[in-house]
Amino acid sequence: MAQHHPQPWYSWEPHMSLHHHHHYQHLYRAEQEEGRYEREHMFEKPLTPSDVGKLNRLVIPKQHAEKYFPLGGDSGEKGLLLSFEDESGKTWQFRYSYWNSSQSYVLTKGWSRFVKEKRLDAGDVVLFERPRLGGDRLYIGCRHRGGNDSPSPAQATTVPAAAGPWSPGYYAATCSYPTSSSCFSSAKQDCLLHAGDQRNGAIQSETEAPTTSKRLRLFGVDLDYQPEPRPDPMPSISWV
Amino acid sequence: MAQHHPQPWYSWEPHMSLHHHHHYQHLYRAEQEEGRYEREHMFEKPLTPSDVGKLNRLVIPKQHAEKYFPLGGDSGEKGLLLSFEDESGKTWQFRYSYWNSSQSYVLTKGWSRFVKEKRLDAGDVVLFERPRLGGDRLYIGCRHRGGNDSPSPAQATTVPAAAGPWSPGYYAATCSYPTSSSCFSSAKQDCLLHAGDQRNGAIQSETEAPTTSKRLRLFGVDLDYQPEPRPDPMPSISWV
DNA sequence: TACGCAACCTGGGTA
DNA sequence: GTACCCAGGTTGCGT
Repeated sequence: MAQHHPQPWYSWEPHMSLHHHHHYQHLYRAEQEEGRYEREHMFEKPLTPSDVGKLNRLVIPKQHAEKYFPLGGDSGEKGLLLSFEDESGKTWQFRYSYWNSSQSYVLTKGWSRFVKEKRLDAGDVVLFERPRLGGDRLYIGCRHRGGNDSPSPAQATTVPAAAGPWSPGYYAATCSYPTSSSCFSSAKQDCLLHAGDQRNGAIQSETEAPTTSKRLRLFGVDLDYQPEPRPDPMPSISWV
Repeated sequence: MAQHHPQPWYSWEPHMSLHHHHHYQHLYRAEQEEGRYEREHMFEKPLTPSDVGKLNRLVIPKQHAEKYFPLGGDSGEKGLLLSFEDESGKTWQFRYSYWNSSQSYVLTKGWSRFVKEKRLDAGDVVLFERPRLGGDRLYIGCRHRGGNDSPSPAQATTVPAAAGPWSPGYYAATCSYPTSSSCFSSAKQDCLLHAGDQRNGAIQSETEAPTTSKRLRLFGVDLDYQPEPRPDPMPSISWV
């Protein structure tokens, strides 16, 4: 289950060096107190242009979707409503469903509002977490590419390309985790999310990652890519 | 109730000047005989590109829908089947329902066939009438923009823009009523249409037009716009 | 397979 | 600012 980094190296552990300078510091403190490190990283996804564009949907890579958000029985029909909370304590509800046409899992309703409020751009990263010891709360966060966190009113340091060149190299650069950014917090999931009872056989076989995958697929947007030995949270490694 | 033009100026009263030259004349005659001027204009809508496009649905502006086609109780669930008849005596059935998602009233099933057969284009106008003295017959008609009526096999005088620039100005121009066109007749409504028992309170207040409305709203697409004193049917006024 | 159709969603405009 | 329309989209089912 664990993304084979039980203690995710990019980390939500508060790095003072990252957070002491902005107003979210107290939030991270509070989180430490009330349940320290109880969150487990599920997965994250570097956002594609489509994810932040007019399609108003986030494609969730199949292996993650089936592992963490299995759609069972009746929920397979209409999908479910998933609730997450972000760093500010705000609750975000997304409709989560499977699209037969594209054979993919997506977050639809609600997603565009998240993109807008967080000022997400292609290359930014969304993260999903849950309580380490079970429980049904879900957490969502994001990291702006370039790591130059600024949840300020001004345009969130969107990096050079506002009219973004979504070139291969650009995307790859994007997938480095240079500096963490802002968004994250604790959440409450108020809707069902049965872990068992999958929709079809294919899921079962996906439930445990078959390979010690290094998946890449660059433009096919997969980017699982666990760079094997990552001794310590030293997030400013970038690879091209 | 009356759109405050009991005798609609654009008129279904047979104007020989408009109709004497084509083969629908006898129909208009017949209508005169069997119940002269007994039809009451309900409303009309200039068609948007979506109304005639692949979406296969006609959005009925809310105030008209709730006034003339209230969806009550059980009919609110699945909508109703409305039957209209056109100028040729042909009966058209449409599924009429309310879409929660967009909070709008729509004609769905059957609509695309009407569009196709009448060769409707964006900018053309559909009209809805009913018997003036009550009764449950409904009538549907249309007017081609440019007024150059031609229910001929050839492309119905679609005016300049076939690959239509649906620009504001274009749309506005469209809403002038230059010359009436072809389609209209008497119909039989074979399905329930309870005039009472509205879906919500808002309807009641709409029942009588509050203002001596000259509604315009140009791009908001309303165009109720009865140009007050219209002494005689002189339909070739166009305003931009 | 392709299309009609039911239901859903969102942005932009408006009031 | 906020709430509401509605034009223009989407998915997915059925035929």
